[in-house]
Amino acid sequence: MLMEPQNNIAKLFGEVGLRQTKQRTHLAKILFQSSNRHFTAEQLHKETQVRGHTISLATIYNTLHQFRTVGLLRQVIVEPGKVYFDTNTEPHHHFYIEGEGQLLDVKSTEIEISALPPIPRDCDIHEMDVIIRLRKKSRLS
Amino acid sequence: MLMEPQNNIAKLFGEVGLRQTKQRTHLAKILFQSSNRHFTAEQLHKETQVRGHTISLATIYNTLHQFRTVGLLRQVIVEPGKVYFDTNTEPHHHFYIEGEGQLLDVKSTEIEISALPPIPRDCDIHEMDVIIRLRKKSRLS
DNA sequence: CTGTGTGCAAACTCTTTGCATAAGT
DNA sequence: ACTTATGCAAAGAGTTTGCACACAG
Repeated sequence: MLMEPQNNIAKLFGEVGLRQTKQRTHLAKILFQSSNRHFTAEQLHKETQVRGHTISLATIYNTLHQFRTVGLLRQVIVEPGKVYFDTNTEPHHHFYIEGEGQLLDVKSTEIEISALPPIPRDCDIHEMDVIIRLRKKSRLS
Repeated sequence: MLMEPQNNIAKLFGEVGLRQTKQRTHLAKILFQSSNRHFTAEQLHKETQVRGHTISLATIYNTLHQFRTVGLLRQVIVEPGKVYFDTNTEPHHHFYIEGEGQLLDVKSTEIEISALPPIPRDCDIHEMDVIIRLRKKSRLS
């Protein structure tokens, strides 16, 4: 999902049925004009400030959840007490670099899962997350 | 990891280098006398109360982290703002039933991962989590 | 005895909520 | 105009911490 001029954002909002407010537009510009991004609400909040916008953290949270609800964002849960969001909504997986708190995409074609366990009978698969936790090689070992 | 009488707990603590206190012993009995359990600190706290022990929530947290540090427990992160612990410390994966908050083990032999993406050069794999998120089939759809 | 563990309450972090104001259509 | 979004501050959940007291070795 990659968009450039503002009218694409208007279109985007139209498609998902969200009003085009100043704050949402700013966030959408930051998020969807470059490709896959991983970020926390806090990080995004700082970024808006750097860009000279004033959007409250509460609004950031609200907006991120709205975007998620309409399918523009996905949540990634890798650490207790911290939620990452991901602009890549296609099925895919992640490297997570512990210590750095950095997330990297892994295309779903790069991991081959050739067998799946039996699913409990009254359940459907909603989604599947693969998180490969990495550590920087220490110079000590 | 399955142990019955108390002296096994003494042995266990000896092996990992933890003092055998009343609270730790109670928790160890609850956790390690039956096989694989998934639980939150809160759930475990309630369980100790039901059994008539008084262990503060802070001590539960401290103890769980000590157990984790010495390799008796593993953390599973499936939901924002909630940490599950798992007494199964072998490599394995999980079903997570959304809405119920229930975790089920998936033996690592039941998922075959036949290809792995290239790992960033300065990193080692620390661990790999596969979480298959399930939903109860709704009677409506 | 000596050091480590415990319990409590308070602090902390991240996230959500309520309500008055502001802005979109 | 009418409705929905925003901002703020306060509340909330889950977890961690500091310190005095208690207990294990």
